[in-house]
Amino acid sequence: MDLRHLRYFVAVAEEENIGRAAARLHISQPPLTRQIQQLEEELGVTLFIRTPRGMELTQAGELFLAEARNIRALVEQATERTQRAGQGKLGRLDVGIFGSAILDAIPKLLLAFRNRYPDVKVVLHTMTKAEQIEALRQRRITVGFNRMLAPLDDIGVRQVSTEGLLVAVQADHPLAHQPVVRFAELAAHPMILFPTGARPSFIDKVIGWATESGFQPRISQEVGDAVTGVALVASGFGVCLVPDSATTLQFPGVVYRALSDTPPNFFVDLSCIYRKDDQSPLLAAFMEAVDAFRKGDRKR
Amino acid sequence: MDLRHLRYFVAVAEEENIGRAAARLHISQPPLTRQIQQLEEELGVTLFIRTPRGMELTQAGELFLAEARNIRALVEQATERTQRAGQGKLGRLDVGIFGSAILDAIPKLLLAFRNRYPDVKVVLHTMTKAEQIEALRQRRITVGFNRMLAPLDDIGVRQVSTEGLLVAVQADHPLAHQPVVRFAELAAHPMILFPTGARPSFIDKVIGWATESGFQPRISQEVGDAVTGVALVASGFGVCLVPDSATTLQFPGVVYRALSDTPPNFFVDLSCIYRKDDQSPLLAAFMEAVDAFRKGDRKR
DNA sequence: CTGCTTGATACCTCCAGGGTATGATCCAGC
DNA sequence: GCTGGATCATACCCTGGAGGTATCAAGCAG
Repeated sequence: MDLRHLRYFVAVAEEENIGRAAARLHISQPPLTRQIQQLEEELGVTLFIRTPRGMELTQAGELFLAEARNIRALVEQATERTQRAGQGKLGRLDVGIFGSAILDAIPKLLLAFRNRYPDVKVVLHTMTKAEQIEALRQRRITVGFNRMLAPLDDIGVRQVSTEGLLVAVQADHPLAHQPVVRFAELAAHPMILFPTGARPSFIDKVIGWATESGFQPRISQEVGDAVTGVALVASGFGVCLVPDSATTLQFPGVVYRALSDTPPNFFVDLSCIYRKDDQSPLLAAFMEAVDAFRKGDRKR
Repeated sequence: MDLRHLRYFVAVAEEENIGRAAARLHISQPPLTRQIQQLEEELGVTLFIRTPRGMELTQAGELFLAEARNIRALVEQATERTQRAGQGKLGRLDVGIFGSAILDAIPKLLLAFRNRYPDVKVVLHTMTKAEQIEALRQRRITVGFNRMLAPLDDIGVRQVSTEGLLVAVQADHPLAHQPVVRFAELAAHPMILFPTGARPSFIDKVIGWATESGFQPRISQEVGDAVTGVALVASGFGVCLVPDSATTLQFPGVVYRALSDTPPNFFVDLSCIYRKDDQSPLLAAFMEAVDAFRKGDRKR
């Protein structure tokens, strides 16, 4: 049995007349007669009662008509859904993010993407940089977001956004009384650094900037992410360099101050990583969204 | 697209290897490669990633696999159900019955039929003889049950059972004191006759028997069916000739008495009618059940 | 009885599905 | 580093079956 048989059968059942059905199917009458006979023979069931006025469905034929219509609709639906999946418009996208990534760019980006691809289910997984690479290789995620990413043999990197840096200080801290803080002034105060875990990371960047500015930072505490860092600032552990977007964290007793006299490259990138050999249309669609977002972000 | 494509696709997806899939399908590898390519081209979607180790499903392929399996299962189910319908094992059987037909034979017969064909939905419609014939012609019912049926050009008759007759009398009626009543004795008592409606009917049969026995029955009342007749007996309207099976109606104040000295052919038939040109397997199955029932009934 | 409708049959043609042989590529193992 | 054995892809041939035309058979209306 073939989908052709179903198509022909439905046509004959609807027209109740082989000749008209054949015309509708753009074939001649005899082959259609044969196909219906074949179908009946294969099923071993009489589907039509032949009358001098046309073809009339038997009870079994009625049932088969309902089934055939259903199957044909499902086939159509299957092709349509598969095509949409093939264009990256339908499916599931697993995304690796890091602890405090939810602060700025990523929610906006994901929102824009979900707007454009409403039928793609985006699933977020919080994981470290190393876990993300592992998960990418095992195909548990399709893209990962992180900072300080370098391309690998099998892993590509695409920059998403760039952020400037601020210093978070306690509201009654001496530095809080200045509208702008010179970077070198930070040498005098204990600093909270993040993230813990795989190096090199943001920590090394901060140490590098300090060295360039001629001082050795006094490290008061290493913490997992920016959120924890700002929380410790509130508790008086010290000051903490954070990306611009951290200002969305309004901790009581914490203020953010801009920096002057900063070293070159005094900013952090947010990038996303993906498997270089991943040809999936979903990834392509997502990367397109990333690029569109970055352009919009730059202009802003 | 063809069901063949789906079959091939599922095989390749499951084996993750064209060669093995081809072997499983009992074809050689190149045509299978071609069919998969055709399918991908027709859908416009890459379903597999070709690797040196075999075929790996894309995300769209995964989705299509689920759809394809579903469709294939439905096709199988459709053929199976249609075949069962073609054998009269699945479907709907509309049956016309008359008012008091539910007394004896019909429930037993329907029970036996539903036992043997559990997936046939039997729908009962109460209608008169004339309505049944009309409904048969309009295909609203497939069989009808009634008494005193004669075959027509397009309507066939099959006898279901034969019943003897009893007389229903009030418990304090003179005749109630005898164990057996002679038929001619009924001449002295007003009689309740049924059914009203199209003639000839049971009424004419009773009048015929009375004539043969040499008396003219005194008709006290004509009613619609045996149940009403027995109810009127309880109220003292007279006596009423009823089929054996009416004894299942245990009215307070009504007793049933056997008859002696009865005329020949002193019994009533229950028959069923059907369209002579109805080739439906359901009718055939039902008629088989009727014949089986009649045999069992005779032996009893 | 005849003409018009219906579906069924006979026979032909041609394309597409299946076969064999072979190529291109990649990886494992010596 | 090369070779053998996997993988899938390509080239080409052959045959069955889907579709075509012509015609038949049967029932019904006029």
